[in-house]
Amino acid sequence: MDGRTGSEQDRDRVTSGHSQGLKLEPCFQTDSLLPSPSASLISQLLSHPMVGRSLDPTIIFPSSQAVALPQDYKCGASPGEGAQALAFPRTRAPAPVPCAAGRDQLSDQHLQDQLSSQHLRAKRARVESIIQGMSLLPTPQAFGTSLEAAFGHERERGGEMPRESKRKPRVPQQATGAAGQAAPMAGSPHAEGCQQLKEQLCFLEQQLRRLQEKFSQVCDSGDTAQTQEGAEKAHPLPEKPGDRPDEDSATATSDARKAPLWKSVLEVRGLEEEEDSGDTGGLPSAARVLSQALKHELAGVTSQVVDSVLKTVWPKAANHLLQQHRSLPVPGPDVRREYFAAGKCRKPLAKPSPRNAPGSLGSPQAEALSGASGKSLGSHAGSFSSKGVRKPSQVPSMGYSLWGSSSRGSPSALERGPLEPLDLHWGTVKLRSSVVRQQQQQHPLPLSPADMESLALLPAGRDGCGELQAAMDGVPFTATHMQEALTPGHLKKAKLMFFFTRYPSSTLLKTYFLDVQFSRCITSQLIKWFSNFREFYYIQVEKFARQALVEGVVDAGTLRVSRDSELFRALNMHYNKGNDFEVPGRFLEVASLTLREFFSAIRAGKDADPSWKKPIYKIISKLDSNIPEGFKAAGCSQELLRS
DNA sequence: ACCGATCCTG
DNA sequence: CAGGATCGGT
Repeated sequence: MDGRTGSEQDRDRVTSGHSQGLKLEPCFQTDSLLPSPSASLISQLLSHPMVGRSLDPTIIFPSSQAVALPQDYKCGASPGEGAQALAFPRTRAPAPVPCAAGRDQLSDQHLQDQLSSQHLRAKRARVESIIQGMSLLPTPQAFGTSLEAAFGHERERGGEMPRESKRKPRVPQQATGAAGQAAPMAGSPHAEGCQQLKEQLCFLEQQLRRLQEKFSQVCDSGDTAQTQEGAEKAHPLPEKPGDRPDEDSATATSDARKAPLWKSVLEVRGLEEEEDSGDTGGLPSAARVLSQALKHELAGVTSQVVDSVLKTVWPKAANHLLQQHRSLPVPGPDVRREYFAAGKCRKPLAKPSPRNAPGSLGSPQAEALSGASGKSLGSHAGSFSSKGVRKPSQVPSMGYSLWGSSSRGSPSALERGPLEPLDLHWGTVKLRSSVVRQQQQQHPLPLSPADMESLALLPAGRDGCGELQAAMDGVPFTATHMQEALTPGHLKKAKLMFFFTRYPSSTLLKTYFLDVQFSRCITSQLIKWFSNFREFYYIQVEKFARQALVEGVVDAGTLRVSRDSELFRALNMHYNKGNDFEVPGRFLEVASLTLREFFSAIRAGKDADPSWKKPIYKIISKLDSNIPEGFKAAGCSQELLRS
């Protein structure tokens, strides 16, 4: 491949890659975020036809009446969204498992026949069908997926945007739309939204109660029916509880035939002995447990909903609450809309950086150099806690320590290295500062890949409750925390990323700017940034190469960019103003090599050739290294601004 | 013709 | 750093 490899690949993916990149977006792997194995219960409830029917998406919409049809629902920005939202019913289940439906019919007949043995059977069938009705979950994350699909949730509302703006690459109107979208959120529809969500919850509760009633009715009249069930199940295959992938949805559905949901519920809760133990005790206790489980879960979900609504409606207040009530870290949405441009995508950059911490500018280089060598991991912890305190008014911050400097030889093992896991609650981390910087030297931060991952997982302004957040996304005028424009924070982040990659593909950029609504404009702006970065970079290197030549350097091999070299100073000043980032050693290597290449080329007189730099570009373009996952972390763009 | 990267300019 | 022109590749 030539030097344009990156762009070549990119070109292939630009069209499809948009969604693809975002598909990787971890935020919606809700299952991992759900606290307990019983989490599926509510999902099952919601999937139940009865419940589902009353769960109209329009309830949440701040239109008018709760159960009103979405006709008066006006989608502020994207009609497609609205259309999808209306598509909600399509996910409604076409009735549970076939056999369950069959049984249901059968049971009705038999109930009327009043034949005792069949009677019992029938009741059992009913119980099963009820529960199975609740259970019909195609996927483990039924709740999330169904709701997501239901509300036409999609990450990129600009799905068609690139195409749209293709016509006018120059003066894209996205920003205008963005402003229009963001502005109205100041209104009161949120109160309404809250109210209606509340109503929805009440409704849910009612449905749940009805279900429980129905359930216990059936149970009461025929609790002995369980006998047979128990026997039946005991017989065929005395499978060990262990060797089966229990709550797995796949097995759950396929097993549904012989193992009704409540059994798996019991298993999950480790209560199956109770069921096996007695003929008489079986169902009632199952009912109790189920009931408790449902209640418990409902309570949990309720609070989650409240949290998420509150957070969306009232980010600041929610922040505090969330921090008080949960251990689950939720980054403050910190929705700064002031950067939304009225006309052009570059507007946001008009006003550079607000506050710069004066302190950190001290004597960066000296600092970076002297204190550099390896320090114990223990002191990391120390610095974490000491710096962990933040003013209440501050939103939670991402630590600068997120990214360790990768380097030394093994680019492949860059941030995959054996990092000591540190029991560190990221929400409390606010690392800026020389202390950390020094400790970072030579040592990637003690965050395990898992930690990184979880950091990256934390969505900007979206909490773990992806389903409901998804629902919220359907609400017009809701603050979606996707930035429709690049902010100074993004610029800073991009600059830091330059230390790792000089030639990022647009796909890569999309991967690392997850909080940005990518459009053609945004993409090209980012690309342009990196182009500018490169320009500056090469100019500087060339300058120093010539200087070295003038100074009589003979051996290109002796040229080396170190942290105290002037070249480094210039580059660092440009990309890492404030010096709050530890420049990866790898970058120094790349810079050194670039310098040598320029030096050699110039010395060889190649600079007579108008395109003499191209071979060098080609070489350098292959030296990109992986960017630490920490850069994907939500809120890091904003956070970088504070430094 | 289109696209991306670079060059040049402000 | 952005806009526009230009170059080179498909």
